[in-house]
Amino acid sequence: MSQDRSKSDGTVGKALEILDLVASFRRPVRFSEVLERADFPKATVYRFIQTLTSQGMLSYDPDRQTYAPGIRLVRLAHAAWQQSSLAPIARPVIDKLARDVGETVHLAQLDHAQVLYVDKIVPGQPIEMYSQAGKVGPAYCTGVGKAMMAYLEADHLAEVIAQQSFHVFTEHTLASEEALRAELLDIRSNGYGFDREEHEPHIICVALPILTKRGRVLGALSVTSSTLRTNLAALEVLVPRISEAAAAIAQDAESWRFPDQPNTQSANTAKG
Amino acid sequence: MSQDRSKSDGTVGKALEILDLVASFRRPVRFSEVLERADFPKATVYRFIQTLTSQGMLSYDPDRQTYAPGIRLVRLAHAAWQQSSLAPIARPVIDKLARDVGETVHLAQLDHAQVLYVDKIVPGQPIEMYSQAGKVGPAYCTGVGKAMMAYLEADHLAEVIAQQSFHVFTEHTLASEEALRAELLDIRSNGYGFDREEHEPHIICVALPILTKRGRVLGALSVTSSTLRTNLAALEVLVPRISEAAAAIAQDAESWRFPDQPNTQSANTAKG
DNA sequence: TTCGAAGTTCCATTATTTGAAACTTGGTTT
DNA sequence: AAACCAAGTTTCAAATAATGGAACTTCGAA
Repeated sequence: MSQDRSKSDGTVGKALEILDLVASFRRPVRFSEVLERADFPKATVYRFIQTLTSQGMLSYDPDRQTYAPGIRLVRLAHAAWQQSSLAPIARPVIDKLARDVGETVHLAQLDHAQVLYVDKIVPGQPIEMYSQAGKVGPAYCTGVGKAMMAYLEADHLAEVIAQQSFHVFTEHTLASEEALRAELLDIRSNGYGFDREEHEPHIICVALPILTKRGRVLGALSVTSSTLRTNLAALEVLVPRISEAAAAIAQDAESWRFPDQPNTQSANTAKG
Repeated sequence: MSQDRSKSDGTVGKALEILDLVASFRRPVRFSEVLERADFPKATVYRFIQTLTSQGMLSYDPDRQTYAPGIRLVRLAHAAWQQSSLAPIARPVIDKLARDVGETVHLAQLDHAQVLYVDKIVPGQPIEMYSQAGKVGPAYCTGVGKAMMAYLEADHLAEVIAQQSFHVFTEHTLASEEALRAELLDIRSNGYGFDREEHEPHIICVALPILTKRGRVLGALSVTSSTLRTNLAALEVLVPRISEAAAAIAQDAESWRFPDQPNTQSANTAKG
């Protein structure tokens, strides 16, 4: 599990597996710690780490002899975020939505079987992106995750479901594929879904998918709150407004074309 | 030029070269466009793009048949940004500095031969990270770039200089290695450097390196303004305050240990 | 000085990548 | 509607690069 990604992607897949592994520690790590967790022999792990470091995908701290994800990733993510036809376009829409409803708004996409938050707006709070965007969460027990899954085509959904852990976080967590599939049908028929404290106690949300005209899932939008302050019925009232925002984002995302910048050189390493 | 990175890094290096290439277009691209620019034969480029896409390092838009940097990068960059011992630690310091001096503050690191901005604070403006952090610029004609280069050890400096383009942006741009080296000596003896409209007209800045106790370059800090509003002498007055901030960041970065989180599972693909 | 753990290198074997060419697909012209 | 063309995809033997067991080097601790 979690090997699935690299199974058939040769050397590159294996190298990226090591990269993910380093990132998964959430702190700088020594070579031996990586080795311990990796499925490859010493020399192989060593060579991958060397390569990744020389490539700037990992950074090495010589004082502490530790590796961490490298800053080249920050540059690449900048490109990813800007070019993802969702996040930059959605920004003004969700900003308005957050101010409008006075609650936290999340924008998420599916990264394989996980929910990846690509933007988050807390009304009245300055935006702190890197500390928020990039976070991942489980798909089967979050509003955005379920909203997206509800609109996937059968075989893609099967893949995603197969990778869910169904770890029980709270007494409301959907703990089985059957429970989840039933919920997804429900969401699909309503057009929106809830998180009923399934991931964290007191945290509830309404979530809607962002769909293209053809029905492809682009992402999901949610309004999050707490049972200490409000309830599901009150959140449900916001659905039309969220739906409008989701439609606006989908519309913009689909019609968006990158301004045909004459070209592109100089974005890479200095050219000459 | 720009090949240097992958020269000896085998398959993984080549794949990452393709990834960089796609990112360098700054817009979603078709396979044929990538092929045109790549140094590899059709089948090879094709296979790399397939692999990268299946890995989530690239995303594919089936409607438009285009590739763009994938969201997996956003997740990885999140880890990179949080773990880089600089950016998250520096945030409160530069935030205070920006408010204190009332001008824009940049925090940058070296990504190979380029300057990579990892944070930016504009006083009185909400923070919009992904749209700012991740941007790259030339090292030889920016304040932060020169400040960092001034403190590199000889051979590393030689490598970095060899990759500068010395493109002339303005009439003040340092256009040769000699001019640059002279300037670097100057900066090193002063402890700080300027950008004298070398990159963009009217844009000036003072920049200081962020150094470990042992003298290793962690990054650089700059206060940027415009000749329409102020001048170099006025910026120079801020040096002590910037210096203090740089010292504080270096101090925090060096003493910082990741809170020994018991462990780390579940950061990767769902664990089960 | 000895010991052991962590990190690094070696190199014959093995598996993967390579890329020219052939093929398929989908759209456009005659 | 047939022929054409460009873009994308697959194939397969040869060439190349990855593999990993084992030996070697550091470096800090006993």
